[in-house]
Amino acid sequence: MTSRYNVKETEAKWQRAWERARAFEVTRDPARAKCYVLEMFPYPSGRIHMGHLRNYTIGDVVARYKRARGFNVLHPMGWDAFGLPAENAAIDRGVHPGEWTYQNIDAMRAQLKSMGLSIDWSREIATCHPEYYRHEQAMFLEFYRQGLAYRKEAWVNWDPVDQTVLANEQVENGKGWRSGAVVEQRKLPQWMFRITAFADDLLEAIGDLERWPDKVRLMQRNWIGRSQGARVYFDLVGRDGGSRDQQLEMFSTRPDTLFGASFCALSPHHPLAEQLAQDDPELRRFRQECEQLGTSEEAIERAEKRGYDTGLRARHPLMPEVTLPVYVANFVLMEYGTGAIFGCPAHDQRDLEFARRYGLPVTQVVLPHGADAPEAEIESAITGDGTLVNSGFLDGLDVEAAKQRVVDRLQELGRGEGTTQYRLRDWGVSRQRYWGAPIPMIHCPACGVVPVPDSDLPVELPHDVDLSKPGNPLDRHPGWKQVDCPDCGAAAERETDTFDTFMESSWYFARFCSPRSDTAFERADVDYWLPVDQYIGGVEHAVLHLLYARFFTRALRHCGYLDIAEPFDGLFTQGMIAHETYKDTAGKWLSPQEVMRDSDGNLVDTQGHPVTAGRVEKMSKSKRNTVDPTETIEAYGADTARWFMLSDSPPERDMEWTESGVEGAYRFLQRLWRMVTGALDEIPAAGTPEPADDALSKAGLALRRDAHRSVAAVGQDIDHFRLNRAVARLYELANALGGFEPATDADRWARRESAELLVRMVAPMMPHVTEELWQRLGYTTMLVDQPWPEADPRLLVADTVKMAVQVNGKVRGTIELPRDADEPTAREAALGDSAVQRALGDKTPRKVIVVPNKIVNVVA
RNA sequence: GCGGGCGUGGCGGAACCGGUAGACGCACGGGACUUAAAAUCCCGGGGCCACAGGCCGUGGGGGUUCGAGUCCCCCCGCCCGCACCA
Repeated sequence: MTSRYNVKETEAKWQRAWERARAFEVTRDPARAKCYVLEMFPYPSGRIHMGHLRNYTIGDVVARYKRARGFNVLHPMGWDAFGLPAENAAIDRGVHPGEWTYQNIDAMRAQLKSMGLSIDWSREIATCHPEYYRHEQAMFLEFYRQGLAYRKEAWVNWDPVDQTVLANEQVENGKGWRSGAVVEQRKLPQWMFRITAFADDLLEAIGDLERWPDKVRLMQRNWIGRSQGARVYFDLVGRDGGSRDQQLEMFSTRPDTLFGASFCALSPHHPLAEQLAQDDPELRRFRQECEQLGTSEEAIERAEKRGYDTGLRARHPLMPEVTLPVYVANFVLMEYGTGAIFGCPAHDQRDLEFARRYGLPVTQVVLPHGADAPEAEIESAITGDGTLVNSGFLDGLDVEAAKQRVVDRLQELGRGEGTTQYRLRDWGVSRQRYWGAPIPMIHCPACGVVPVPDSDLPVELPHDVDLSKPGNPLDRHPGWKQVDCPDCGAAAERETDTFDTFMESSWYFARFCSPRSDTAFERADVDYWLPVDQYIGGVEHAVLHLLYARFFTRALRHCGYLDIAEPFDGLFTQGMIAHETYKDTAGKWLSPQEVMRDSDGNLVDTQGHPVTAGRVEKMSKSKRNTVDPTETIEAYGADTARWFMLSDSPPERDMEWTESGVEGAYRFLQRLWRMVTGALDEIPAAGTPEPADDALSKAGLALRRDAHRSVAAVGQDIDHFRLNRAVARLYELANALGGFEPATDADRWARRESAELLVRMVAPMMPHVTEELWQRLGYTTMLVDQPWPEADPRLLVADTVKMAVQVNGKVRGTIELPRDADEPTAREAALGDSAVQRALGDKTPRKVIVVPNKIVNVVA
């Protein structure tokens, strides 16, 4: 008898059962192999979105599968709970950021639980809790003692809307990554982390991150941006021709082209440019122009290479008789190298454009391999390898050797040195916000900066704050910052900045190992659980979060907290969710909820007005094409939402969310239910021994082969994140099972076996319905405690194979042969095939190529 | 501009190391069941043609090979990342 499958009741039933059995709570067990599966933890915005649904579905499939594979699986969940939206909510609605956050956590926890995730909820953490951030404060103090944290008066990116400092990495196209406001430059005292101390290690170790996507590894490499080059010292010559007794330090990655240099250029921010501008109004104006250019990529892209001739000249370090003009130029960055360059127009496109504009000489000093003479007119810069010419003692060398030789000579002369340059800059962690972890420092008028003693941690946030004004609420708080200096006892003030929220996410994976410990984490726990075996999240964190976490882990190791350098052994980055977009006749975006089909199948809005469907775009609030996953779960259940999430697209690619796709997933859920429950009356009892092979009908044997081949394939697919293919194989098995007509008792046994295998393999994806079916199949232990099925190797190979036969590379027929039939047999069968003979006509075969078990190609 | 990736039916996508292109799903068409609809089940869909057969087909053009979606060269289009990085 089949009874209707009640989605809601069943999903709630098994979620309760897993919870009661504490099925997913784990403890450290050195006798067992561990597997730490972690998805990037969410910011508690109050509602889960499709990105969460995808992220946690993928992670849950991996976690449940690894569990079935016998691993001791740690799969925790927590909340990245500090951050600006809480303050915005406080401003907009008058709610305290803490209350708002904890309410959101409660709401989102319930939503995540409705997904049926195999989470160890006993390890839940929220980073805004003092028991979390107190350890972070302690780490900061240790970093400070170790010289990894320091304070620096620095130019910072100031976000005028959020009234906060942004890390260089948080500025996108000159705008704040969160507010979108145009970023200004300001000088502020900042707490910094010396991430550059690990630049080389962070770069080198990328090579060992074999289970990371190449794309992310490349992005990190580019971000760190190591380049080999040289610093070259030029003496300045004044406008009057006399020595200025001043040196200019130039950085170049192409010191080999030094003899081709025809000008020098300073960044508008270069100290000398600043100094010269003081009594040169025209230069002041030029520098202002450069500021207006902005930092946006587009502006820079379009900008012409322009400069201002300072009238000063610089003496060539290897040709003392030659002096070069010194410009201030809009394309030279103060942040990279020394903020000053020498320009070699023949071998750098930017320098070439600059030289053309200002009529500067272009001297070719590298002759490409194969060329016999320098070009009369250089059309575009020659950047490839070649042989040095016009370069004195470098002539005849190739580029690499010339670099080495010129650096050696400069070093001998005291006019330069080889250096390694990084694009990466130190991480500023100060934020002028309330809803973050307080930086545990005290400013004493007498003693200067004094760390808060460890025994006084945590430095807790005050509850009563006024967020209605811009700026830093902690600074304005009436009493919070007043404190006695720990050293001299005099009246002092607390640091009122709080930490960048990337701090919390830089070590939360370690806290999950010992979530209730009095210390940050127990050594034995992290030694067992870390590193994270599989980390899963959005590619938007490819640089910032992942690089900071890698740095932080190294810093923790440096301070003796733990023993590993890399926090994430395997990384998987999922694609985004897209949806069709809709507009009404007025061109206004409509949400999918406001769009339906009329009786003629046309798209209309709720009033029946016509609607046009636009491109499929990534879900975004601005295009109003978002779908709330809780509505899908409410209507169809978590199993359906999960199954559809996995079924159509490879997880690393963007996927389109469609209502019809959801319905298709729901149909499969119902079909699976009917298929298994409908067979219960006819199949033998659970535990009936396997029948002899010859008792099976041909179809029965074929079904068993299908099922066992699926077992082998699905496991491999999940191992390689080919989840859409795993789903396709499960559909195939379901189709085979659905079309199977048992003829014998042995066949009925095979039917049970295939149904069981199907249920067990679908389980990581649709855990609720499979758990219920498992019970109905007659088992009393929960499916979550079952091991992953093993394929019977005997059933993986067929006795006969179908082989295609080609004539001159075109398929003309197929033949069926015993597996591993020898070449003469295959040749004979192929030539004897009537379709092949017809295709051959009166031509005689000249050659027959046989690829065993695959194909025969007759060449005629 | 540089770096990376991707182009396969109406759509999402399969196709391992070069070996029967289009698995599986969605959408669509036909049939069965039904008073009817929904649901379900069965069947069918790359294009073209002189249709028991054949020709063409994986963005375009060339090449290597017995054989190319897959390898090589050139071109076109789209997407992502970034650094005017000297």
